Amino acid sequence: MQNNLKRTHHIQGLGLEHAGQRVVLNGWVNTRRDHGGLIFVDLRDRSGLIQVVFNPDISKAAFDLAERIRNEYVIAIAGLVNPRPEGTVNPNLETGQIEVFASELVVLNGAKTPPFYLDDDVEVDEGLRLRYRYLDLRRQEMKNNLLLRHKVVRSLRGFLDEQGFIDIETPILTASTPEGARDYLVPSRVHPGEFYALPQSPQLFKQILMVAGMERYYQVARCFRDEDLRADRQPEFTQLDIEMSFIDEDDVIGLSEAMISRAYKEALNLEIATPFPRLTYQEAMTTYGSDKPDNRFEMHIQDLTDLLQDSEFKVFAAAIKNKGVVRALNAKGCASFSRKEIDDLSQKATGLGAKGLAWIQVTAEGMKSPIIKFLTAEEIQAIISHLDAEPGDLLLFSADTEEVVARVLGGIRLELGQRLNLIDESLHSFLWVTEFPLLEWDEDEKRYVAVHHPFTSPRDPELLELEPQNATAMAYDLVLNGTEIGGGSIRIHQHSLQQKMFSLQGLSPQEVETKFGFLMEAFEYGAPPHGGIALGIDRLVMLMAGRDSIRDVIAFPKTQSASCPLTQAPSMVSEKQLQEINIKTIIK
RNA sequence: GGAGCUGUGGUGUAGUGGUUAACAUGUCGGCCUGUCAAGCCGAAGAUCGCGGGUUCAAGUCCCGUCAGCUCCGCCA
Repeated sequence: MQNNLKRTHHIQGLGLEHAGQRVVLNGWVNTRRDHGGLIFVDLRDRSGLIQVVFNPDISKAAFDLAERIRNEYVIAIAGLVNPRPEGTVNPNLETGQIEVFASELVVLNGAKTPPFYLDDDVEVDEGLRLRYRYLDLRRQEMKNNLLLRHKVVRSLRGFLDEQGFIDIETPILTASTPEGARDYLVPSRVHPGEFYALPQSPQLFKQILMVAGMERYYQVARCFRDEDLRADRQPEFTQLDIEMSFIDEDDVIGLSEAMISRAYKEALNLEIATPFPRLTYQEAMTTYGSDKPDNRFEMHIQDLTDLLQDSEFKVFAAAIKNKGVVRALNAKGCASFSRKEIDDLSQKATGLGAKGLAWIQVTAEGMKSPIIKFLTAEEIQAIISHLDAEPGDLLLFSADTEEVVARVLGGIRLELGQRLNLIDESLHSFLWVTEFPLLEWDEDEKRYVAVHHPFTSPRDPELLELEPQNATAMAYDLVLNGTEIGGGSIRIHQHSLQQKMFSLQGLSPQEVETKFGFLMEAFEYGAPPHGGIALGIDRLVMLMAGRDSIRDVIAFPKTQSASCPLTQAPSMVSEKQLQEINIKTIIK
């Protein structure tokens, strides 16, 4: 260091017990209050804030220099810790009992005035924050988010280490696979015209590691998917990737629960009760209209199909006749909704694919509804009793295919939950969704596609043979507050079953050989039964931090158009670079 | 690919088609020895994202475009 003011203490932890000690502190000028004859500087380092007093009676030189320092200057100070005079203690500051009387000051570096406030609650434009991310990250809130992330990952690693998992790295430059998301491609210089792909997940490698006899693997793995962004989706994101041999679903679920509750304890000092509730996919879709239910509030969807079997009301009758369902929500206390509020809900329903949204306002004077005249007294009575409807309630109906009804009422339910403030934001509500369907028919491509991924084991291989559309998977998703934060499965480890799955999904033996030949071959050399899970670290930490975007828990995230305002990535490269990798661009 | 919202001094906002674009904060200068979002006095700072159009007149209305955000599609 170019001066003799080598740091002796970090700010956090300084207190009355240090009174009388000489300390040397390094950090940034958080704020400066110049009283003319006396200057206060709140000095900030990573750990915290402390008040430094510049008094000409203590050091004229330091005082004179302090008149010229500005916010975000990097300084070193030396001085004695003093208890603050009576009446000047600042209870809002961890170090508010004390202050440092500066006898020496060295300016280590000046700083331009930051383009936005660093210590305010003011909502600054996010583009600006990302462009000056190094300033944004100086803000306490962002610093806390990154610290929390560190604590969570440290806890997860510690737990897995104790449980006998080993951390193994897998390639970032790998082969493109046919299924799944769009790949990020990397041209090969050595092999003109050929490309690596960045991994969408280490899925195949971790299965190969099981064949290799590693038994318990984990990795904090970066994953890449070239799809459009959302508040909870970035083109590169971090997964805690786990794979285990000789285990079943309950083993993976139990391990995950223990691991997560410990992370909450170690990072947030919160107790999370285990085991987490489990819902089958079928239950989740029927009750919540979602495969990632937010169970922080009730308002369950109720099925009325049986009650309305013989209804004369065309909308209901037609849906039931077409093997669809009629289901409803009871929006408690919403009978007072204005026509416009109900119209808004209808519009939302239409947007979700509904043909309309039927409703009944239950009032002390009776039912108000455009559909009431189509229903018999018995039907109305049955609906009322099934939905526990009381005066003041608003009943909302959807009649269509099971899929549409689930999506519509699931969406309306979430909308109402937010609008009516039914969600306790302090909760961390976990649940498992199990027994996912294995396959889904893709009408466009006229073939089955894997709901989870093509390596997921069916619960019942015989059913897969007979009725593939009804086969369920040994797959499980972990949901936190209505957000999917993880998912996994027991994998297929037999060559023949894997071959069967591929062929159901329309892959020819040649394609399987080209794309997954190495996996298929590995399965012929003693593959143990295995399975695992991947947790979305960004989403988990986001929810733990109470944020609503994963950008707030990623040091250098990308914007919605997948660019980085700090580095300007992506950017043009030189003609020479392109030539070396045999690439010619066709734009511009 | 589509829908919506936003864009005004450095920052956050206000701004009926009509005078010199307002307020707060920050910045700069002056005063000030107990403040902690210090205070008081003063000053500078905006061609209202960009390009067209309508109009006697556009920050305001229309069209396009760019950027940011939210959502749908997409994300095995």
